[in-house]
Amino acid sequence: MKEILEKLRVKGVTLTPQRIAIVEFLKKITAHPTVDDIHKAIRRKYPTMSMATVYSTLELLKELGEIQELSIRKRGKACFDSNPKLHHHFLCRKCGKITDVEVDCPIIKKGWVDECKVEEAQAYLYGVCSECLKKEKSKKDKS
Amino acid sequence: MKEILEKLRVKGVTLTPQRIAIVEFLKKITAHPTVDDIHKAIRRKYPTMSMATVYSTLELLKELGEIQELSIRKRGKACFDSNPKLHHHFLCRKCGKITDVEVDCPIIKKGWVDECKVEEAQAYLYGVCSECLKKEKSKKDKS
DNA sequence: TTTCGTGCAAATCATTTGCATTCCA
DNA sequence: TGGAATGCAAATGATTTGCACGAAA
Repeated sequence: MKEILEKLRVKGVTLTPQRIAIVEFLKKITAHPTVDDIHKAIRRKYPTMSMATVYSTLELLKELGEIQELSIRKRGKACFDSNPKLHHHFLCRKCGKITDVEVDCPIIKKGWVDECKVEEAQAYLYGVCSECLKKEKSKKDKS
Repeated sequence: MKEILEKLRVKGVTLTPQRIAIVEFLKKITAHPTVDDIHKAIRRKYPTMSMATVYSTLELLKELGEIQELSIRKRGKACFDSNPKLHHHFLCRKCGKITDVEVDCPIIKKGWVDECKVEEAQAYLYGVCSECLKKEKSKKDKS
C-alpha cells in the first residue's frame, strides 16, 4: 500500500486525502467495483466526495498504469480492476459476479498480432459460474 | 442473404421493411457499425426509421444469434458484428478502426474454465494497427 | 501566489420506455 | 381483425464539463 502511494508521489501526483482514500479502497478490494461502488464506499468517510473526483482519480490511476478499466458489462457501467497486470475476466449471467480468470493465452496478450502492435488485451468470458451451477443442480435434484 | 431472411421467417420473426433493411445493411458490411451508423445509413432509404426500431431489431438479431454486440470501446457506444461466430477484435488507438482477429485461442472460447460454463467469449486487443505503424514510420524516416 | 484539486450543478450522450398509430399475418 | 412493430417524445442513467472555492506547492 505505502509503496503505491510512494510511487505516485514520485511521479509527481498530489496525494490528496480523497485520492489516498480511493487508492486504499481499490487496493484492498478483490471485487471489481463500479464508479458508483467506489463513490458510495468512500462517501461514508468523506461525505462530500463527488462523482467528478472519483472519475478523475480513476482516470489518473489508469493513465499511470495502476489499475485497469473493464467494459465487460455490455451497455452497462464501467468497472475497475486494481490489478493492472494482464489477466482475463468471467461474468456470470445468473448472479452478475465478475471473477478473474488467470489462464494464460499465448495469443491474446501484449505483443504482435497480424502486424498490429498490441499494447493492451482483455478477454471477457460470459456464462454461468460454478456456484450458480451448483445451485441449479441442487434445485434440479430436489424436484 | 435470402437464407438469413428465410431463417428469420421460419423462426416466426415478422419481416417488416425496416427489419429487412437492417439485416441487409449488416450482412453487407464488413465494418463494425454503431447503432448510430446503422440508423444514419438506413435513414437514407427510410427517413422515418427511428432509433428505437434500430435498437429493438439489433436486440432481436442478437437473441437469435445472427449478430454479436461488442463493447470494445470503453465508455463508448456499442458496436455490432454481423458475424456471430467466435472471433476476436483489435481496436487501433490511433485511427479508431476495429478489425477482426481470427487467431484461435485454446482457452478464450466456449467450454469450461475454473468450473464455470463459458457460453460466450470475446477478446479485445488494443494498440496500433499496421497501417498507422506504417504512417508513423514513414513520418520518422522523413525527419 | 499561483497552480491544482474538489464539489456542485448543469450539460451531454447513449440507451430505454410509454404510448398512440400503423402495419403485417 | 388483433397482436406485434413502429415512431415519436419524454425519461433515464452514466459520464463529462464549467466554474467558483479551497487547499497544496
